[in-house]
Amino acid sequence: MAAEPQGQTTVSSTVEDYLKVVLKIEDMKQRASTSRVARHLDVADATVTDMLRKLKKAGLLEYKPYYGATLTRKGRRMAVRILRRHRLLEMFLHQVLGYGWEQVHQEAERLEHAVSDLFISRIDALLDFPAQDPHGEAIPDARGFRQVEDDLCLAEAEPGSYSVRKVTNSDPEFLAYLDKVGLRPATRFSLQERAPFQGPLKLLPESGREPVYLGLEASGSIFVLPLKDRPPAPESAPDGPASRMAGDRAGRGRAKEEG
Amino acid sequence: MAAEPQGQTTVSSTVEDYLKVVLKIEDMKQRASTSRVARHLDVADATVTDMLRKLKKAGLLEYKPYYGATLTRKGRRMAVRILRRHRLLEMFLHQVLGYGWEQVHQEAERLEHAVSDLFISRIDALLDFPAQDPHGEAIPDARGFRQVEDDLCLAEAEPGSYSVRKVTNSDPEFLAYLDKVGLRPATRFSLQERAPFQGPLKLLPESGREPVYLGLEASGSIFVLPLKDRPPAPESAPDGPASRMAGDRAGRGRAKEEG
DNA sequence: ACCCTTTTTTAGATCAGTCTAATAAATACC
DNA sequence: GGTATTTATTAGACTGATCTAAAAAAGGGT
Repeated sequence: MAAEPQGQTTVSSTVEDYLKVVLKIEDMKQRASTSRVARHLDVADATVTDMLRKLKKAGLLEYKPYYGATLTRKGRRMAVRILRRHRLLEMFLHQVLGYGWEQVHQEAERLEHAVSDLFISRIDALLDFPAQDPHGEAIPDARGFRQVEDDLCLAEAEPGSYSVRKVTNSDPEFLAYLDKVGLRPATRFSLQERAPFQGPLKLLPESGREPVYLGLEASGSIFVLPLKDRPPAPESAPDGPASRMAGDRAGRGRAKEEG
Repeated sequence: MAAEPQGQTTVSSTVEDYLKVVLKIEDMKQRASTSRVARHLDVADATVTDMLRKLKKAGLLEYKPYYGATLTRKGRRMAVRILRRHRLLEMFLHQVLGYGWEQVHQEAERLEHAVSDLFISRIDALLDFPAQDPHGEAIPDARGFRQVEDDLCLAEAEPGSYSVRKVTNSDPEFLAYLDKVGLRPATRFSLQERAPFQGPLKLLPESGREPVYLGLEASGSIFVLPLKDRPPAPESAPDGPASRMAGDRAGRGRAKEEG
């Protein structure tokens, strides 16, 4: 367990999970408090207190007792690396092994800690350097740059025409449902109305003719892009599971370095 | 940590490694003694004593103090399952991700504990249900049947014509060397002479014109099939117990169930 | 047989990651 | 602003996998 001279520190997969969660929480603009981290990882609060202290000592994050954690440059670099692995693996499982988008998360969750850098670079090339994973989430590039997308949460959207950009929820049941009603990344739909008092949203995917009703909670994990052109109706090229996202390639947003 | 009602018991990846090693030793017709297991796993003898007792308690093997371990049906089933995963993964890495045969072992060693059954069945289908891995070792089928090959160790072979059936050594240096001199599964070569007193073997691969000299130790991990046709040297075909057809490939040998 | 060497087991300790229960700090509420 | 509630931390313990050093059993040779 010698600390490497400089560069790559190697950490346990448990530590990788903690870093990943702190990054996720920071990305949601929340404070990475003990209890929040504990909830994400499904461990006891006390366990997190201990671990955060250890990670601080390892220089991977700042930790203020009774406040929470903030990734250091080094910690962030490692967290983004795992994020990249996770999302590349998801894409690989989807495109090459035919996994459904509701199946990829769980498998990637284990593989991200087990595969080598070689494996990652090989699947990256095999997939022709994808920019998004099957849920529409941006895949950080090999240098740790992340595409910053300016997208809109469906929970806050006004009635109008949109396309699905990403779905930030890994519950298989939920994803299978969205799939069934035809809401996948790049699908166009129109938000027809929002029921008052936190009521459900009524939307009409371009594919299905049936309207879909979504609770506010559910709509909170769906992010969309407003469509300027073309009013709701017309059918256009749908897209198989194994091809590029239709409406939008990266394009939007600028790249931002981490670490 | 509840024991499953029946069927699939889940064990740690450490336990999987112990079972794998015991199987390997048994396959070599050796006694799975504490020290032998310890050497394979690179842990202290005392650690193995502890673990074997634990595995006995779990019903995965028999363990007689001061003697060693023997897999039970259940333990053998699990060990063969890992073996299958390992070899399928090696083939996948080689065929799909372009790994060299000297690179596959190390990666598979980690992945075999991490991938799901779904992953395994998907790559199995993708590779069209391969019967051997990149080293020529038989891949057990999904039900745990293993092809029993009757092949001959090069260390015991008489001068004559052979084809390489498998190489049971995972040292990357060694494999890279064999690759360089053109000795891979299915390559034909002629064993020209054996130097006396445990001296090196002189062989001539069909590809290269340069003769290759191999120590006895190295030749112990190369298994071959005698070729009946084409007497390249004055020596005539000794027609050993393995009177198998030429270009090898599977098919030979009978299937034997485990567990 | 007996002693000596090798192999194996026992004893006791460590480390990472986790838990529960008890205590302490921060925050929120009239 | 003082008390109640929530959130965090400390304390103490456990599990799985490992180690080293010491004791015990097996085995070999003359």
